[in-house]
Amino acid sequence: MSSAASSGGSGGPGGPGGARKRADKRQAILEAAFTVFARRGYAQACVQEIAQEARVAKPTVYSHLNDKETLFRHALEAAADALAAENLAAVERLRDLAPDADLRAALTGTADRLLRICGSERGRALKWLTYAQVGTFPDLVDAVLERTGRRLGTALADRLARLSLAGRLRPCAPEQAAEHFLALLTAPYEARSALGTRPLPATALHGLAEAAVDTFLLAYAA
Amino acid sequence: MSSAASSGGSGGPGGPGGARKRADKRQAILEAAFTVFARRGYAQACVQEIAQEARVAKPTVYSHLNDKETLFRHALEAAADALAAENLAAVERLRDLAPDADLRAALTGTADRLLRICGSERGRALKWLTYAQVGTFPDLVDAVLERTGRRLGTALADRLARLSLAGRLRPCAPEQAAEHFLALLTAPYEARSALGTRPLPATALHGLAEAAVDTFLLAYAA
DNA sequence: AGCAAGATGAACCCATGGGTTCAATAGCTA
DNA sequence: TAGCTATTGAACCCATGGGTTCATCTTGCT
Repeated sequence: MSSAASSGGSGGPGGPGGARKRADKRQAILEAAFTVFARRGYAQACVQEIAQEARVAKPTVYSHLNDKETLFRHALEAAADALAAENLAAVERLRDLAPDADLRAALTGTADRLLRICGSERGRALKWLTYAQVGTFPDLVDAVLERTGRRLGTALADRLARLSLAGRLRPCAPEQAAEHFLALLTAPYEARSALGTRPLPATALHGLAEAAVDTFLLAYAA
Repeated sequence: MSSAASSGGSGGPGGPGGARKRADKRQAILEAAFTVFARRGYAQACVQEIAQEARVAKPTVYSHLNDKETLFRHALEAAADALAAENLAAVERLRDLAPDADLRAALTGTADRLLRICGSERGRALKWLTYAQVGTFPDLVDAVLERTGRRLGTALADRLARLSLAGRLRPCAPEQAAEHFLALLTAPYEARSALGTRPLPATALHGLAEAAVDTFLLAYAA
């Protein structure tokens, strides 16, 4: 199940099998890199271990990604893309809300999902790794934040603008409302979970989501 | 030339001068350690550079602190203590607020100070270093968070409880109010400043403080 | 003056790990 | 079958840096 049997039908017509397998390896290497970086941190992670994790030889790693730093950047950006997709999906649930639907319940549902993503294995690892290298690769912080932070903020602002226009929220600056919604949600989570080091039970997460929505609605409800 | 003239009045009566100088060196080492760790990160910082920064020989460093990890822990805890003192001072300004004083102005003043501390050289460095080692030294995260996070939260909760009792805020759970106040303040700062990598002008900081207080008062004013 | 405790710098030992080289091999294409 | 390309494993080079040792000062105390 490692890599040989992965591409399904062997030598499917229409595409060069060699290139396909090569792309698969690159993918495996990036995933393995993220796993190992998450486990050890940037400096402590050795390329050898990444190669093992990807079931690949060390020179193969260097043939795909030039050096450790490139490996790190690509691995983190890929992880950020995956997280961003999950975040956006959670926010999109606020689209097409029926006029008589329960706004509080909808917001709480979205909040709950965002919190779960934030506390997921990948979410925590990405945050740690990004913060950790903020001094050495400041531009990487920007790339990751663009994907996970800014995109999420504007998508949520879009939804809140519609809700405001529909009279379900008071007139407000949607960017700021989104910023405050996310703040009320994530900052208490960071504090309670000790930056993600201490796992919170699902009930605690739900409590945080409800508290955030409560306060948000006190400030922003119509 | 370096250390001989450091202790000010030479041989002040009442204390053993030797021990005093030794304590001074320890202090210098810890400060230098924080400076260098902040500059390079934990793994990239070498003890040699810390020794140079402290104007001390490498074996002297090891004679005071057993190894690099101990050095790191003590340096960070000292920095956290210093930050905690500043934070508490900012919150204490809410004590003894005159019954007819401008609550919004008082909260904004405190918010402004907290934001400045959070964005200070020391504040940013401490946050980066703590986050960076969250995987390797999880208990250190706890020690730092206890000093900067928890203490600040309860101190602010104390003040808000009094304000609530005095009828200036609506009845509420003070811990949660404090949590939300700090969330509205710091999370937007983190987002806007890209985790502290991009400096915000004082006017932007003030704007964040005012926005946070606005929303907070919408939800928590009497 | 003479002693004890630090402090010093330089050299040293050694583990880790990034990055490369190379000969051997597996797998696909023609 | 011939040939090309990607892969492999193992050994290798070399820089970095944690931690120690030691002989030599410096300094304060008596």
